[in-house]
Order: sequence, then C-alpha cells, then structure tokens
Amino acid sequence: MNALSYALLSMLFRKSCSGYELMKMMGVFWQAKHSQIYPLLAKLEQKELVTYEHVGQTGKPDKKLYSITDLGTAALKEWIDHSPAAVPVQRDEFLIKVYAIGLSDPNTAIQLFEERIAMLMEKAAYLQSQVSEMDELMNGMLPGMNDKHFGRYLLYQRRVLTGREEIEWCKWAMSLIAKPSGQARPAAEE
Amino acid sequence: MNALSYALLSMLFRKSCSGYELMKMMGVFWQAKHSQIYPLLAKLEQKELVTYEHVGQTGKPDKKLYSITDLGTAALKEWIDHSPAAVPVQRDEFLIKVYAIGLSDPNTAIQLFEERIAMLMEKAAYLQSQVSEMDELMNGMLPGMNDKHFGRYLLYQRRVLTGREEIEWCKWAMSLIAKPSGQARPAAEE
DNA sequence: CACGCCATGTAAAAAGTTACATGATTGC
DNA sequence: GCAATCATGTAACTTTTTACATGGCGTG
Repeated sequence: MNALSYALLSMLFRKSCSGYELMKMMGVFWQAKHSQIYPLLAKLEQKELVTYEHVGQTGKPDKKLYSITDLGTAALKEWIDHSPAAVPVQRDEFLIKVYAIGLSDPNTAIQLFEERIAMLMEKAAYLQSQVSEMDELMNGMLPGMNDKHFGRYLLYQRRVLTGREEIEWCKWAMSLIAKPSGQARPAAEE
Repeated sequence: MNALSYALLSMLFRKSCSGYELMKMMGVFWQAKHSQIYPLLAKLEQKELVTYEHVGQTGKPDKKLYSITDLGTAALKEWIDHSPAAVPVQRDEFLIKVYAIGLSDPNTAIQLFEERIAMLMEKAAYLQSQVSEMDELMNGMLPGMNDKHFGRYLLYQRRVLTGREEIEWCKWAMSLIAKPSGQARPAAEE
C-alpha cells in the first residue's frame, strides 16, 4: 500500500468516482497518469478496499463507479492516525533553473519568471473557481470538521495561498534581477 | 538527460563538489539518494559534461571532486533558456491525510497538524542558519544577478517564505478544527 | 476532418527507493 | 562499545512515465 493507494481511498471517501474522475482529481495532490491509476484500482478491488459497479452512459462511454468499502475506510483511518509522515517531495525543474540563473542574461531570466507567473495565474483561476463552488454549497458558513467538504476546503485554501505567495516571490526576484547589484539590504522585518 | 542531471550540473556550476556533498545539497531541490547520484555522475562524466579528480584526505575517506566542464555549462544554459518547464510535482502524504481528516477525531487531527508544525520549524531553523551564512558573506548587501550566490539566495529565501506560510495555514486549520462548525465566514480580504 | 474530451486498459522503459557492501574516524 | 559522519559503489525492487491500443461524441 503506497501513497497513491491512500490518495485514491481518500478521494473515494468523499464521494464515489470513476477512475477517470480520480485521475482528474489527483491534481489536488500530484498528477498521476491513468496508466498507474487503473491497475491500482483493480488491485484495491482485489483487496476489497473498494468495489465498483458498471454505469452505462448515453453519449459517453460506460464507466466503472468505484466506492470505498468499510474495510477501505478502516485502512485509511488507520493510516491517517498511525503511520508516520513520509518526507514530502517537491520536484520542480523551475527551481533548478533559478539556482543557476546566473548563466542567463537578465532578459531571458525575466522571461523565465514571467512564464512562471503566467502558469501560476492560470492555476489560481482554476482554484478560485473550485473554491467559489464550495463557498456556494456552504453559503456563507466556514466549514467545521464534521463537514464532508472540510479536508478538501483546507487543501484548496492552501493551494490558493501558496500560489499567491509564489507570485509575490517571483516579483521580488524579478526586481532584484532588474536592479543593479550591491544594494543595501533593508532591515529585517519582525 | 533528466531533471536530476540538470540539478547536479546546476550545483556544480556554483562550485565543485563530491558526490556525497551533492547528495546533501540536493535537499534544496528534493532529497535524492546516493544510490541514484553516484551512477548518474559516472554517466555525466562519460558524456564529458563533468570531470573529476581524486582528492586524498586525512582522517576521512578519499573523495572524487567533480567539476562542470564547458560542455556541461553549455548544456545547462541551453536547458535553462530553451527547454519548456515541466509541471512541478509535489508528493506530500500529509496533504492526503488532510483531505480525509474528517475520519479522525479532533484531538488526533490537532496532533497531526502539531507534528507538521514541529517538522516545519526544524526545517526553518536549518534554512535560517543557511541564510545567515549567506548574509555574512555578503555583509549587508542584497545580491544582484551577477553574484555567484544569487540563485541560491533566491531559493533559500523562497523556502523560508513557504515554510512560514505553511505554519500559518496549519494554525488556521487547527483553529477551524477546535471551533464548532457553521461559523459565519468573514468578508474576503482585498 | 482533425482535435479534444470521455473512458479504459496493457507493455516497456525510466526514475527512484531500499537493501547489501565496505571501512576509517570522532563523539557519547 | 555503539552510533553517526564521511565516502563510494552495486543489486533488487517499486514507482512513475511514455507509448501503444481502442472508440464514440461534440466543436471549430
């Protein structure tokens, strides 16, 4: 049972989904490919942590609607409460480029950061639409822990925050690239 | 040539290092194991992107000091300036747990966040020591793009920022867990 | 008519982790 | 004496990515 297995169980705990839908939703965590998700779902089904039923659709291909079982829910809870947290991995090629940005000329460097900002803004727009959707469902109330949407709400809020913060950092970096070096550093805040 | 190859070149661009040293430094990006780094360095050497010389040491085992070649530097610059950015991957088991936090009782949930904060604070202390070291080297000046430490400075500042922000988010999440649900949401800022 | 979305799957290759291996030195 | 740090490597295994495969429906 690896992290991806628990990610699938975690999403199925909120609602029953097809493999395709789970693949799309995985974006909240990291982007797994369908070629990894479909075989894993089959394995989880063998272990009776999930079940599925065929759902016929008109105008679309049929799908398998997966649901978490009681056994699956118990396994998920056990993992959440009692397994030690693995070290998070952030594989980001952009940061490698930043580390050796001295190799580029200022114009190319600025362009790199501008493309990053564009990417972040696109993501932010999607996230905002998701958060707005949740807001509507809850009409003006902050969700509490008993709320079905609580975990998802926390996660999306976090993504919005980190996105905003990275845009600010990009702008700061760009200001340093544009300005001549050796400026006096302002006194540290706080 | 994968991302890890460029990460190694990027670090060697700043200064010549042993494989062991590169493994330690990889923490700025993500934590790669030595079993992956040593064979990769051998491959990069075959491609003549890096060279090494044996350095004898007293009281410590001998080491191979790797340096980037002109060919390596050219390859790195080409990649930075012209290769499209791959989608960043953030594999974080903690976030999976947060998504399904509704399964836990409030006390266990609070504990999960408290452990996360402890981990982040430990990281922050290390980062702060690194930033302080850089600050001393530059005594009171902000680095400019021509500076050898520039990229590294940008990255460490970013890590400090994201760490702080995540601690704030954890505290916010914990406050929602502790409070009864269904509170009126304050008006959005900005 | 080509492309993208929905929907599922398998096979091969690449990347990453864990375990096996060695060995001196320093601190508790 | 035992564990940690420095230092390098290989082998087995797991995880992830890329490519191969199929097929209807809607949009420009």
